[in-house]
Order: sequence, then C-alpha cells, then structure tokens
Amino acid sequence: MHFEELIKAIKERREMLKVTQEGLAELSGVGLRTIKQFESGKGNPTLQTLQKIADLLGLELTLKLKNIAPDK
Amino acid sequence: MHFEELIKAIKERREMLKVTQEGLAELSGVGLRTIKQFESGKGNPTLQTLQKIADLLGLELTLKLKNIAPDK
DNA sequence: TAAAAAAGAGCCATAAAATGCACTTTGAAG
DNA sequence: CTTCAAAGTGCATTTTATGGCTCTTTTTTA
Repeated sequence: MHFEELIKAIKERREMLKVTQEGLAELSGVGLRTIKQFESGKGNPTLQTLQKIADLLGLELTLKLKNIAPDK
Repeated sequence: MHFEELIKAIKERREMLKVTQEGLAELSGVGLRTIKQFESGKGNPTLQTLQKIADLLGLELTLKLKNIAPDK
C-alpha cells in the first residue's frame, strides 16, 4: 500500500466507525493537528503515530512480501 | 505487528537477501545511521523511511483489520 | 585466534514531525 | 439560506528523526 492508500484506508475506517478526527485524536493520544495533516495527505507520520492511530481503529500494520510480477 | 515484529521482519528479510545494512542504506537512499538505529530498536522511523526500506526489500506495508477475539 | 567485515553507539548539526491555537473552508441538517 | 459541526490551514514552538563521522563491540571467516 502506498502512502495515499494507507491514508485512505485509515480515513475510511475512521468514518465507518463514526469517529471524528477530534475523537480519534483524544482516544488515540495523537494530536488533532497531526491527524488532520495526515488525513489531508500532508504528513509523514512516524511509525509510532501511525500505530497509535491504527490501533485505535482496530487496524494492524503489517509487512508482507510483495508480489513481484507473479509470472502469469 | 508491533514495533519489534516489524523490525524483526525487516532485519530477517534483509539478511535473507544477504544485504548488509550498508548496502541497504545505499540502495534505499536511507542513511546508514537511520537503518542502524531502526534495526537496533532505537528508532521511530517516519512512514517514508519505512517505505523506502520495505520497498527495497520487496516488502509491502499494509493495514489490515485486526482480529479482535474472533468468537471461536 | 587473528584479521576483516558488519553492526552498534556517541556526538552533533539540520530538517522535519508533533502539537497547540486561532481562523477559514466545507458540508450536512434545518 | 442559515447554522453548526467537522475538516483543513497558517504560524510558532518543542521535540525528535535523519544522517555524517568516528569509535567500539560483535560476528564472520580465513
């Protein structure tokens, strides 16, 4: 997932849970400003920040092997 | 995946590919110091840094739904 | 076990992330 | 159209990640 996809996934998940940016900020312990920046695509959050947010939304950050051109 | 698991996954992948921290640094464009810190558990890399590293190792960062106590 | 390579750590300067506050824009409900 | 809540933006400050150098420790290998 590229940057934009990660953002989109988080934003959608937040909205699905009917949580506002403000709510997310309070509950996750991440500053509101930071969340705003991130969701509006202007941020480059640290892993810690990302994890706090994902955690609260019931999402998990994982690393998986990329499919490099699976031959056919 | 928690912090330590992410680190472990990256480190293992790097070693599997027989790339040194130095090689990874050069190839990924991330500073050697940053990689050393990260792999030794002392870092809190930005998403961008993490992606550069993962990319080069053929790994992809993804967000997936956490399994919150799947009832049996 | 000695030499060489790789990994870890300290110091430091610079760039950038995190965050609060106040203000603007957008969007949805009436 | 008006209102109100949520989202986005500018600015300033503090904290911290990045990354170069150098040195130490650990690991590999000959």
